[in-house]
Amino acid sequence: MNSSRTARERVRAELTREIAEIARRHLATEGAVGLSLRAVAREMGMSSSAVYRYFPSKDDLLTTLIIDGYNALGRVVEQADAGCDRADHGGRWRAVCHAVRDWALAHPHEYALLYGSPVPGYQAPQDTVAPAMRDTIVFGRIVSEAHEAGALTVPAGPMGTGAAGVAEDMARVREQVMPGVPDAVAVRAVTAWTGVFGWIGFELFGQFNNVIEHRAALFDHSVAALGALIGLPRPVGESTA
Amino acid sequence: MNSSRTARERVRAELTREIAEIARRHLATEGAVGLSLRAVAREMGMSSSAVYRYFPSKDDLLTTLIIDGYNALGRVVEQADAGCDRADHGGRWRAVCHAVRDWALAHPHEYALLYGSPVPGYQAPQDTVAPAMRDTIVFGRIVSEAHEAGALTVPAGPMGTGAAGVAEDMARVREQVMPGVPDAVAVRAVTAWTGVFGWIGFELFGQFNNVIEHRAALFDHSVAALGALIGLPRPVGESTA
DNA sequence: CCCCTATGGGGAGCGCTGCTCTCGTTTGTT
DNA sequence: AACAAACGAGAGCAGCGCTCCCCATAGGGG
Repeated sequence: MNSSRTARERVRAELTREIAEIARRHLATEGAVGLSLRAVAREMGMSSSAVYRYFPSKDDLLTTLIIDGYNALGRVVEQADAGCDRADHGGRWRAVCHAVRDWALAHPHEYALLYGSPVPGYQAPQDTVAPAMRDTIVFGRIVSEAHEAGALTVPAGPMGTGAAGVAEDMARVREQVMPGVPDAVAVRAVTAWTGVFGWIGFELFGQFNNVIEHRAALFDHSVAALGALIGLPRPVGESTA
Repeated sequence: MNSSRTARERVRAELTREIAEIARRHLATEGAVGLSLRAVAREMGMSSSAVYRYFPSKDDLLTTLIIDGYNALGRVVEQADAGCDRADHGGRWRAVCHAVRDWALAHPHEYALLYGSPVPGYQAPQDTVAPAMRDTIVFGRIVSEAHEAGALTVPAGPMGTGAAGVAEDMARVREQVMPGVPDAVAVRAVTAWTGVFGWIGFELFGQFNNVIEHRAALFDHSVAALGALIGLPRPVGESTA
């Protein structure tokens, strides 16, 4: 009977989900390397070896957590973008940046797992690349639509990409996340995007300690500056910050 | 006698240095969490417990490696800056950025130890903060001198720092690394600086994989764009990249 | 000069980890 | 009812950080 076979599979799916959930809780408190399969097993009330029926290795468990993390971050970024006026490209950029930062502050260990130093010995499988692009896709769409709408203040003069390799890379960027955008804008978009994550990394990993304390306010300014770098319109009534 | 007492202390210092050196080699191949005191002891030909006479814990060993790492990075950054014409502030900025990236690519695990996600449970002692500032000080001096020389194209209009907290933070930045620089420039300098590290982090930690392959060339463009964000002069004969 | 104490070694051991193997039980299928 | 696949538990292996204890020895004080 189908329902009985499903019953077995359903309890399996449920246990798999429960293990991942407990693991995610441990990850939030202990970090990726502190995550212990045995501790998860204890909390599940099962033997440590039994957990290996569900996740063949700690790396597989980490992969699940990574994918979930990318999806969670992607979702909040998508929602942040969706909550904005579609024509307000500058506002969407700011909303997306703040969504990333807020999520990172709320889930520091998970963020570190996604954007921090990779766990040694861990090789990210192909399943992670699609979720990993969710936030970037949102960002790319903003730039793309801003460009299409003519809302982008493209800096004067041609870009002079120089090496042909950059053009190749930008073609890939265009194809995957930022259709229709010229090279010069795409380069700056990549710069701005990495800049946001660099900023958040500095904040999260302690580089700002004892120097920059009013992070939210400074983040606003950095996001505005990086947005201006892409050519996105500034918030109304703001001077050149 | 003094020399005999010194003899004992000298062999101790030598052994301490040797342990740290082997540990740094292991760090380069295995990463920080993969670094094993027992493995270092084996390679030293001594028992694992004996190593604890020199480093009371793995964290202390890591602290040494972190300090050494900051100093090594700081040195190459200082040398890169020193190799430039002092008046060519844009060139100095580019040289410093490339020095950071080159060192990071040459010592990825060490870089991750400095600027990646912190090792869980590890609390950086106060001894690390001074070495950690060496590269930032070089960067700040460039901006400071460029501003002093009037070489900085400060963006039109006041800045509108808004929150007073940002002004506080910028005062601290000014005092520690960037004397004489106005808030608007300091904010952009922080943005650019974190942007460089964000870029390098993306490259090093795999975020660019399968998308951006011609990293050196794109890094040039990003550095130029971030330099322009601060107002540093562009390389002669380059268009607005 | 001789003793004696601090210093630096080695070995054993504790509790933890990821992971494997085996063995018995349960569950769903034919 | 028989059988195979799935599942759980326990023991065990090798590794880890770290501690404790014991011993040799080197250096300094009487």
